[in-house]
Amino acid sequence: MQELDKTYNAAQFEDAIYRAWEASGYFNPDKLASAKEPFTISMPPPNATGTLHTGHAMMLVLQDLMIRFNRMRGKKALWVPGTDHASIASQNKVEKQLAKEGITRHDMSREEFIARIEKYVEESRSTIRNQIRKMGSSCDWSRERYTLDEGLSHAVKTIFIRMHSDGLIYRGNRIVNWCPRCKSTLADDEVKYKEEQAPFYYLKYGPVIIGTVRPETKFLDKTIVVHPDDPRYKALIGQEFDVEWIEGPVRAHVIADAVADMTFGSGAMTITPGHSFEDFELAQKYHLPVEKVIDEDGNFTEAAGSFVGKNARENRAAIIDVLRKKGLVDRVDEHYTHNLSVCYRCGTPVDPLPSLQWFVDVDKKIKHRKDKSLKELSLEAVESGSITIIPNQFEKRYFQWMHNLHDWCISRQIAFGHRLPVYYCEKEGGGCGETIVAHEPPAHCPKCKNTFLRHDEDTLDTWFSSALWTFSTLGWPDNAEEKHGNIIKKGDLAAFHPTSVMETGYDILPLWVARMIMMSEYALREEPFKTVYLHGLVLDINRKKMSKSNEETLIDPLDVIPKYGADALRISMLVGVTPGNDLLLGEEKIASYRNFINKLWNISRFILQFGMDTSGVDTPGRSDTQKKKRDTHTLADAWILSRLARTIESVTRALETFHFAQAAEELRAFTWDEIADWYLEISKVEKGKHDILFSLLEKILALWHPFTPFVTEVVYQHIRENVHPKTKHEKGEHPATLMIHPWPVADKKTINEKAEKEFALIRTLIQTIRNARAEHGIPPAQKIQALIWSKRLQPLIADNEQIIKHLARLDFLTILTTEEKPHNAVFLKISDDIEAYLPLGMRKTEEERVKIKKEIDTLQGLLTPLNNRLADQEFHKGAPRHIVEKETKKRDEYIASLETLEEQLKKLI
RNA sequence: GGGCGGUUAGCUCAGUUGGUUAGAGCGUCACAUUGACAUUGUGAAGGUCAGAGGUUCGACUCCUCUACCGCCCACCA
Repeated sequence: MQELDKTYNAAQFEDAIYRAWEASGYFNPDKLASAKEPFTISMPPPNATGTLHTGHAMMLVLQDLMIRFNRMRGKKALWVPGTDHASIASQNKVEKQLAKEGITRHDMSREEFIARIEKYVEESRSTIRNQIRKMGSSCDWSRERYTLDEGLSHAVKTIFIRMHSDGLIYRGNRIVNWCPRCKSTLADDEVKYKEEQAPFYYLKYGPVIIGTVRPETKFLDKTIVVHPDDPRYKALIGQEFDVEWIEGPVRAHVIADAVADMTFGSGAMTITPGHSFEDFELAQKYHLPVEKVIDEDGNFTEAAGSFVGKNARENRAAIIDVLRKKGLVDRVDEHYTHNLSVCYRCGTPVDPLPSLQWFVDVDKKIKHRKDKSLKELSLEAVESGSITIIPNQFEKRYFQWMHNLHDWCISRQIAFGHRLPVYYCEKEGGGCGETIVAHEPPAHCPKCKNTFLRHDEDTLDTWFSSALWTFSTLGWPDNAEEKHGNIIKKGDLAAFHPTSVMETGYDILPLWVARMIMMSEYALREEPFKTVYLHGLVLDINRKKMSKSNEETLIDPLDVIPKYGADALRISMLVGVTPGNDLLLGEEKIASYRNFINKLWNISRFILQFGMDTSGVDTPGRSDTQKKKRDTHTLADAWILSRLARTIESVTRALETFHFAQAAEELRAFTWDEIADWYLEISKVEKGKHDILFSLLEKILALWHPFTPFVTEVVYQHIRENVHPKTKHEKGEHPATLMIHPWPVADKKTINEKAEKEFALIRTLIQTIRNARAEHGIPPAQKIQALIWSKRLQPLIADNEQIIKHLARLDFLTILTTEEKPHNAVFLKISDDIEAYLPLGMRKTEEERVKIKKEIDTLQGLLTPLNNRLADQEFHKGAPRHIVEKETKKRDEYIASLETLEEQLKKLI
């Protein structure tokens, strides 16, 4: 039999173990023959841009934990992996590459550019696949998807066409957030705000003074808005007059609306419908024309007269110069701070401008959904409890976000992505102006038969395709058809949708999670998942978001795994982490869990050494009759089996209820503090525990497997190879991989409260003696004597004498049978019925006295308030009986202890 | 401006419906090389649970206010 190395070397095993898992086929639930109930997770597809970071590692760990746990519990566990084409992000990366080569995308055709991006994305995808494997992720690679693959593209077109025909997708002229660098629209939540200090100009506009940071947008302002109740301007309302302005006089008129804030600036403002969201809404309300002053490149249009073609932002000062020369600048506040809108990708200031774009209408009533809108359906899914969000404070955030939701602008002026399935029969080409929405390019216009049709150049917002992720990956739309007003699912879609859990970062709750809910409610009339579990961000030890710019605190999973092992990284992302809270990750933490992995390894090694014993005293492979010879369990056996049952119960419950950190912590405590520190030590003196040890090992390997799949599998395979007789494999008792080993079930019969209490006494006794030894400076190698007194528990002490002697390092242990207690000994109060005496000589008498006095003081300090409480009639009236009894009992114990201590103090004099 | 959350040991965090002397990991200190493990063992020190008030027989836990910190949303011409 091969021996295990002294320390666990993760790098030596991990890749081979993963290959074996993959080869076993059990990542695919179709192979889990006996499993019935599904458990599904759609992996949030990482952007196909480069490499995985700690945030990805976090999601992989949590999801794999759930998947492995549920697979071992006999569920049909499916984890669908995939990647997202991430249109803007991918295009930006490639544009940066091009810039290095000194070219831009305009130096090549659209097709060439896309081919270039596809090449980049394909490389990234293969890198990412490998990295997902490195983490030990047990996802079903046979079902891997990509947002741009054929099936998903088909799903995207299908839902676009259906939503369009239901009137949920429309084309409209709206103000959009425009990034002049990305040359694309941005969704509301793709716009970020940055505080900026900029001059605030007060300009004379006819009879009023208006304020602005952006004078370059003001060329066409011709409407003054004042508050209807503002006494300063009442007389002006409704009037029209000529105003001297940037490019000569303009015809202005005055309207009254409550949006004007009387307390801000002069209380009067002009509006710029083409370049401000609020002004656009006002313009709609009063039917004012919307004109464009700044174009898609950030340059002035012809509306800016002599400034045409110049960059708007750069010419702000020039415009102010013009106004100043005309004496129209009243004053300038140089220290004005405001929030500048910038593109979330590139940081370029965003220009709001009017544009013809495609939108999803979130308020339109849907006939086949009982006249409810996407917004209403999405709110209902969470309100009704069909979807639970963990932690639940995020439900409030979800509601808030949903209530404020505006129509979703889904068209992007990006080359890379899902092209809109929209064709125009353009008048310029001799057509009729018809807009055709169809799967395939139509041969001719259905209306005028014109054959010259233009395919819309735009692509869809990348979140549009990922919003379909849970069901498009399972074969929608082919796997669903509508019959008599109901959706009939088949295949994977029927077997695995709605998915069980959506596990993702809280930062994309609105961007992604909310949109998946909308789309699934629309397409399948059901929720996409039952539970949303949100993890936090991974921060470095200085609470900064991990990024390549902070080299020294950056944790790269791919550096950490070869060094500490994937298992160590996995637990350090689980322990001490609660949903919705950010995780602070430093290398130290990972190292400490590497130590734990090694501990688990050595526990296994210790237990398995008996299996290698050629005399075969108690190897698990021995016959049943031989095993029966040792059937009298000691207190320690009863205790550890009781603790095992309880641990199985509570770890299982914790995992079921998403308390992952708690589950890991309890398991760690049981493994290290109870098995390793106590039971293994005891097994060195109480012989013949091999069966129990071995069965304990098998149980904890299984329990640990979802957390630390690699090390547990290595040990399991070792056992399978070397310990189990081959016949058992054939009977299927020991599956080929721990991955499909049944999850341990607690044997309730072994729960033994009495044993736990009694063992706790033995443990306290040993610890108290150890403590006293340390206080008296007795080196561990030196054995000492102890006298133990007890009135009722003498048999308990006697039964466990060997353990006590060994663990407390005693050479003599005397059990006192009389009331006669020794003088001149260190006194230790263990419990109300156990006392220990260590004859360590009289050197420390004074110290002993001080120590006992301190104990007396502590007890007195506890006793006084307790006595007061028990004397209070209100307490007896108000508190439940068991509390009163408990407190009374506690007081009696304190008093008894005090008496003993005082008696002991007298003896020292 | 609107909303959400946090403040518990040196650090990072648990603390389940109010009920033993408030816990863990890491770190710190002392001792130890005993054949599973120094990636270790044993032991110790360390907290007026942010502050004030209230409810209660009893508050880390429930309520109010204050202070500080963080986040989300909206965004002012």
